[in-house]
Amino acid sequence: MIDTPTLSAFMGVAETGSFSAAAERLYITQPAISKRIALLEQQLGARLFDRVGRQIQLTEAGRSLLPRARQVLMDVEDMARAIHDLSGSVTGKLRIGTSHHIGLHRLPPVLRQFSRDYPQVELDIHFIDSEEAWEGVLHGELEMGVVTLPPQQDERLQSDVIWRDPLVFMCAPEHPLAKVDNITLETLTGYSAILPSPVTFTRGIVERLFDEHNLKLNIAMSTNYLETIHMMVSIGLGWSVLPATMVDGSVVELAVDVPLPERELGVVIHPARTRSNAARAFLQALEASGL
Amino acid sequence: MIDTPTLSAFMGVAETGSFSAAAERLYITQPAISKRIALLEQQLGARLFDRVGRQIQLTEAGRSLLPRARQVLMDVEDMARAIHDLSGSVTGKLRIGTSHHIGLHRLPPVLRQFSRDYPQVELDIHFIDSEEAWEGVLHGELEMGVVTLPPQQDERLQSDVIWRDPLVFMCAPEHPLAKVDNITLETLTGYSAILPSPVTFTRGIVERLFDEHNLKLNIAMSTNYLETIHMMVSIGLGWSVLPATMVDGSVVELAVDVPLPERELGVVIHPARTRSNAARAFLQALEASGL
DNA sequence: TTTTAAGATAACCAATTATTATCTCGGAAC
DNA sequence: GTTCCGAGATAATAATTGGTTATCTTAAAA
Repeated sequence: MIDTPTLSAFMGVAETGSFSAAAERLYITQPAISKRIALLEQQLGARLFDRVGRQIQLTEAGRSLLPRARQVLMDVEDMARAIHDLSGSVTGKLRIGTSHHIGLHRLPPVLRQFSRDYPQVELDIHFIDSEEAWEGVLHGELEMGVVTLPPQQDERLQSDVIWRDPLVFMCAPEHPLAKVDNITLETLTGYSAILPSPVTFTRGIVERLFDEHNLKLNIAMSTNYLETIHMMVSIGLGWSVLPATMVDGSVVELAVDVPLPERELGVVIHPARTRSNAARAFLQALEASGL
Repeated sequence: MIDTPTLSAFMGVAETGSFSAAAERLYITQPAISKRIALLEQQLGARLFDRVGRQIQLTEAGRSLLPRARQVLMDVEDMARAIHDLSGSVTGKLRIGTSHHIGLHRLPPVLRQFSRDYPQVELDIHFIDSEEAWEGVLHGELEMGVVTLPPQQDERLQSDVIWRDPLVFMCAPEHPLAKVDNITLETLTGYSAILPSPVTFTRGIVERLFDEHNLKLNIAMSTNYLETIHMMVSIGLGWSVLPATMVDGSVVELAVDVPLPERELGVVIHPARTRSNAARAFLQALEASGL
């Protein structure tokens, strides 16, 4: 295979019109040039220069090689520069996995800012549950996950807390519980609960809380889409535990005598993978939004 | 300056997805690949592969290097061939992809003539299916493909019809269908068919025909080697659709009341690449044979 | 003719590149 | 969990390539 130093040598000779001058230009000796040209002529099976007396001239083959060689060398240089320049530019595709809830309530300002700052980045957002996001990041299908962080984390991945998400007990204003002051966990077991599905971390938090008090939850139904739960709570189908940010006119917070732990929302990345510039920029945007 | 063996190593790793596999492909050892990649990463100032666990993945930089590297290598090859062929001599290696059927029934006279006229050309004929041939020509592994042309063709490649290949329904002389006059498509659905595998264009032609009449084929087996189908038909295992040229003493053509479309057999080349003298000569031989 | 300068050639040396052998570590199997 | 296996990294060594010095050849200039 013809390699680039050989092409450089050829270019040098062709442009200076002399082996010695080319040698000087390339900071090597004249015999080295001679050898390279001889090699190239052998590889191509064609004479490239006519050595007439003490001057040389390109042959037909040499003339037709010249622009091609120049092009190849330029392409190689461009290539190196392009990759080098990648280090500064924020472009390409950024594949993120997130939950519906975060996508709906936390990400919009970040996304708005980010896509304004870096319009070149193609955002590819997948709405999936935390488990899937975790797997996706682990296997490299997703560059990052923006999800509810589990209490104890997988060693193989790196996660950072971006938002704290206080949880509260809530029900509809017309629900019987809404009239009760100083509710205990035991009181709650008397009413149907609507909770996220068992695989979610939020569900785990609630279950652990009741387990610690040796109480059994009375679960009416579960789904892992918090918006749906909120809707069902608001029409009075039961009580639930949801992020405090979801308390609005249609649901009321319950004054339960036991504090609920907070959920942590954050970002998951693979520590061993090199992050794209887009990912780095997005991480910064996230950090900024969390403050 | 980045040189070509280094780019080859990178391409090998990127395409095989493994350092060891690339080493095997390039006939060098795995540490040599490791070193070349390490060197390239250092020269470019960017990590090209993420080594995570026992699998590797292209980074963003690697992804953007890949097409450029491929282009450079192809240009270098083209360059060498172009200069080499300037001499007008028809020599070197000619890599062709073709199907078993064409290789067996259409190419022999062309090949006989060609290798007598240009004994210096080393013919490297690969028997593969049309899909593979298409890919091979696209990626530059094959200089041309001599294959069944698809109904609608890839824009990136150029193809020319060399032979028209009328298809006919056929079965063994002792098969029940052989005694029937004026067969309808519906009659055929009552007997087992032996057809090329679903990916082939010929299969597509037959399936479309039956679909248009809302009939369901009764397929006994499929293989994409037409000789095998012919053999199975000749021993009475079912009817089939094969090139008319394959009708001989052991099978008879069926008088079906619906005409079959023709297949087009021809040559596929890459329009952007310079053809070697050998390729040009072979194309001429093909054109001559088609008349 | 003699001189000069440019490229070719040969012998030798240095630097690069590949190889063998070994190590490390993650994933799969038990 | 523990062991085993396979893929890539690393280190030491061997081979090859490419470069240098010295010298030769030859055509043009003096």
